[in-house]
Amino acid sequence: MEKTKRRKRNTRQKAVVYQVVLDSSDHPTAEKVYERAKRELPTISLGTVYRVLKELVSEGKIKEIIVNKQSHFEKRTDFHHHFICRECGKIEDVETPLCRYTCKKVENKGYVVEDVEYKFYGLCDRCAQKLGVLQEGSAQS
Amino acid sequence: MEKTKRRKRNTRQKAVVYQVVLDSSDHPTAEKVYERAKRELPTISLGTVYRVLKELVSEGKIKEIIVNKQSHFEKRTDFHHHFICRECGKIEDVETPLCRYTCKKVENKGYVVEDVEYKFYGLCDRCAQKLGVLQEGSAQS
DNA sequence: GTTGTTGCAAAGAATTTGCAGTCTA
DNA sequence: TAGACTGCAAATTCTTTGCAACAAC
Repeated sequence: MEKTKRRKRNTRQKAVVYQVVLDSSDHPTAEKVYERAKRELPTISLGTVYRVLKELVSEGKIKEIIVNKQSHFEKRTDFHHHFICRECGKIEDVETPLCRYTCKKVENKGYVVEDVEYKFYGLCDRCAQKLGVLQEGSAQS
Repeated sequence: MEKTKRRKRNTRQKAVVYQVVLDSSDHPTAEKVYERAKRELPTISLGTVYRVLKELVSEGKIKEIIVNKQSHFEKRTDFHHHFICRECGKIEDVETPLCRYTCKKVENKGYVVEDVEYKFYGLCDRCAQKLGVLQEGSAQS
């Protein structure tokens, strides 16, 4: 039933990529992680960065968040959400309680909710100001 | 300041693509819309389907939802959310009230919230049953 | 007749993968 | 030394785009 466990090896590449994510608070893309990792280990390749990032995600050591069809990575693995600025692309963490009411409703239909993801889109304070956008009745229901 | 407005033309392609989305309740991808549109208009091209879909979205006639880095389209344009089955890929609509509390919190920082998107991932009833997964404490916080 | 649209195929962007050489345990 | 891992480049996948022919209005 269980597949023979192949033991992982600790390589410089893995350590560097992981450290880069730990040191980043801006939700970098794989390409950005690659750039930063190269400063520490100039010979590392983009393919390896992709492979290591994927591995770290599946080990639960980092989290992947997809914005605009592109993967970004973050060190926080606890339950939280994101705000994405449509102008500068900045991704910011947002703390929101889980909507248990809705989850229950879904579960009552026999569904199994394994993960929940909330995304808030709009303008960050800086861009809102720059564009002179007043914050009136934003998101509609 | 304002760009000369170019008037749109009503073509068979636009009508067919729009109708396909209106007739679909399964959140089809562009490729799927293409397949269905071809039944009505065999000469239509995938590129045109992409162009028309994008136009319909920007006109607010249909909505785009991105799942697994791929665009899907739906006729519903009102505020609602989605459940995505990790097993069969089915996308299902979910009604959830907007979390005004969180929006307010974000807006108090000077941010402008323009859109909110909730996604619930897990197993649909059918797949949960097939896999024999009991619905215990699912999503964590 | 204009000029917005289409079909086609080539180009892009992000990510994955095959493979032979390399390095960890 | 076995075999997991890496660098490299080619391959994939989804989507966009340039362009000449076409067709609304």
